[in-house]
Amino acid sequence: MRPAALDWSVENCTIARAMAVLGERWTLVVLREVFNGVRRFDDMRVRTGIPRQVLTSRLAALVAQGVLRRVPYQEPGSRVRHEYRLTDKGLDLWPVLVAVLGWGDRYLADPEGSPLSVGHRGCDAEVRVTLRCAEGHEVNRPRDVLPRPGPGARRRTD
Amino acid sequence: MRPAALDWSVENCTIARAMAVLGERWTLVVLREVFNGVRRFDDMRVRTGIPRQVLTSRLAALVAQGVLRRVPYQEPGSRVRHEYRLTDKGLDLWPVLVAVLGWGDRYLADPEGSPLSVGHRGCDAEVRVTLRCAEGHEVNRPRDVLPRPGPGARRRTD
DNA sequence: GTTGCTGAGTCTGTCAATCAGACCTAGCCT
DNA sequence: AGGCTAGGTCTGATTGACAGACTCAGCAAC
Repeated sequence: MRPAALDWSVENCTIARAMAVLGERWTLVVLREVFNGVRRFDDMRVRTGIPRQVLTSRLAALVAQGVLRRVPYQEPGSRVRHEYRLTDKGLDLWPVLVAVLGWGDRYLADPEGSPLSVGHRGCDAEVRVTLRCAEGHEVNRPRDVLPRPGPGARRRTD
Repeated sequence: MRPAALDWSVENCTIARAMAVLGERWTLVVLREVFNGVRRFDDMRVRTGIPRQVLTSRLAALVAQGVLRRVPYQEPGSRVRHEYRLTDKGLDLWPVLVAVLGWGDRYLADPEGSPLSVGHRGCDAEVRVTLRCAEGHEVNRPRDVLPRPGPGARRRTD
């Protein structure tokens, strides 16, 4: 029983391309910090425990990718420094982060529960990731999710 | 202006724990394959281009984490071999994968679009990740998503 | 002028992981 | 016996992560 997917190329796969940006232990941890309002180098470093060199390298990569931008700030009595803020491209990673949080909460949390919650501005209710289809149905079971070739799909040539 | 998050520990953070499992370039690519029905070692290897040793190591880690399980199969004329199937824990990573796909499609796809689409069983409409709150509102803007300490949150001690 | 401070890096040496390429194993077949 | 093939393992080179130390550059105070 040969899976249909084998006939299709993964050369232009956007998951693989996204994971080339995100697929590393610390990147989403850095983004968690920025989403939480922690935007300065040393605050991030102390909070996350990431070695300086790795943090420098990650931040530079995220800036180069257009996920973060550097914004000058100056405390009284200090020189100009830079903090890191999300671009629109970066902000659009919220669903990824909430999805990872949901999975982590379900399978990896301590008995007292998650240390991080995400609320909805205005009503304050807990925000979660859901899967919905264009017809408006809520998709609750993984078995109702069916992968298929998309508009950019190409046949395999190897 | 000091972010409130600085007062809270990240020691038991479930995002960081999830990324300790997932936060590596190839893991989600492997999961993409399994979600697409490609479950055998050599098929995955050829499709993804992952070196054998890395693929072996990744698969073993995912089995150890309870995300995948090894299931024996036997083609006529061959010995028993194993393929890799998702556990419930693994199936629950669909929202993560669809979220990553959505971001990748938006920012990293070629002009002709995504090579992978996700349909809803029954109605066939495109499936997407959305953010919803417990009150039933759809949360469309990143600015309406507010992080806050969760039930397991602990004060910082350092 | 000097000295001290501190956030944000850079440097060095060690260790670990990735990678390419080659080799090995184990049931099946002839 | 040899051949096949899926699923590994091995070796050596390369690259990245990491710990710890060091550097730099504006500000302040003296």
